[in-house]
Amino acid sequence: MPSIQPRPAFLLAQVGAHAARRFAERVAVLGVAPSDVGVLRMILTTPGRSQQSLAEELGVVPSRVVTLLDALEGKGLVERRRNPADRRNYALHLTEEGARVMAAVWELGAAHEDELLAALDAGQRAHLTALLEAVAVHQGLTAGVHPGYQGPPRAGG
Amino acid sequence: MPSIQPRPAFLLAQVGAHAARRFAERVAVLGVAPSDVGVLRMILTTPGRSQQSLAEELGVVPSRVVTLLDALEGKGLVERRRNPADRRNYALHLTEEGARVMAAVWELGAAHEDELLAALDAGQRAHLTALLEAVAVHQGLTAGVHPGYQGPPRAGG
DNA sequence: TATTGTTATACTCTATAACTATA
DNA sequence: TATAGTTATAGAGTATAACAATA
Repeated sequence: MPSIQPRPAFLLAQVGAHAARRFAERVAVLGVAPSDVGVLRMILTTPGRSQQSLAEELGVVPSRVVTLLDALEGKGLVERRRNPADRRNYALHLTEEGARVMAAVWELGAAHEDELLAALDAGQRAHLTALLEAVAVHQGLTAGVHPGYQGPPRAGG
Repeated sequence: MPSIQPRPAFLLAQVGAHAARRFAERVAVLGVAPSDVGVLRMILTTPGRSQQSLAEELGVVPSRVVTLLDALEGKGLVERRRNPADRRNYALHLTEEGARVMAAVWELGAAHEDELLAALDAGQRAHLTALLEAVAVHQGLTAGVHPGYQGPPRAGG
């Protein structure tokens, strides 16, 4: 009896993937990918942090952080500052341009949310948020970290 | 003023990606990927359909369907039957084994949903489903088709 | 010897374009 | 000439493992 009725788990994956895709399209006009936004946000939140700490929180391998940061540094959005006390690691900081981009992302995020949830009124949005938050907490998801950093799984039935 | 407060759009993407990942882990024990499940489900729903029609509904290029089906045929889950009337196209059908795998996916799906929504009671689940369905309909999402088939966008902030 | 970051390499996923066979 | 499907190829994205510099 395979179904056509909406299964909440599938709807969640479907709508979530759609949200991620639309967000990617929006931030693309700023010249960044969603993965870049995640990294920029973490550096904005905790300036001076190391690449290792980023890798751990994102749940990716350190070499991937190198690639991510090479691109962001190349675009002039992030700075790697040598730590004089321990010259093995870098202290990561946003440049002014990086901060500007994050402000723009903030604007786009609001528009994105409005478009995505256009079908719901304010009360319904609040209710949805509360339900999703309960699920996220119960599932042990790290606030602000998208599991998309962690590899393969894509399309789904 | 970049936030830490839960943004519903981000929560949706985050929880959705988590759901997709957990589902992928579960069906992996059956030897299939989520993308395979989507294809199998479409063939189960409309037996005899062509590869072209699959490509269109999934929003992917026909050559990708070839790859997907080669794997499923290799595992003995799908059969390509020549259409005597028009020998250019195939009529796709599940094998008995393919039908068995889909039945097993069905079981796993129920367990998956229970685990994913463990934080919510029955009423809350129904409410969440209704809200998500409203969003999905308004966003023009095709019932049962995961946007993950359509390419790049991954991690996100 | 341990840690931070980098490079070299390989693997997976997916699309593009050229191709075959039918029609 | 048009359509269904296939193959060959290339490009992203990501991980593994070996490596360099510093501690």
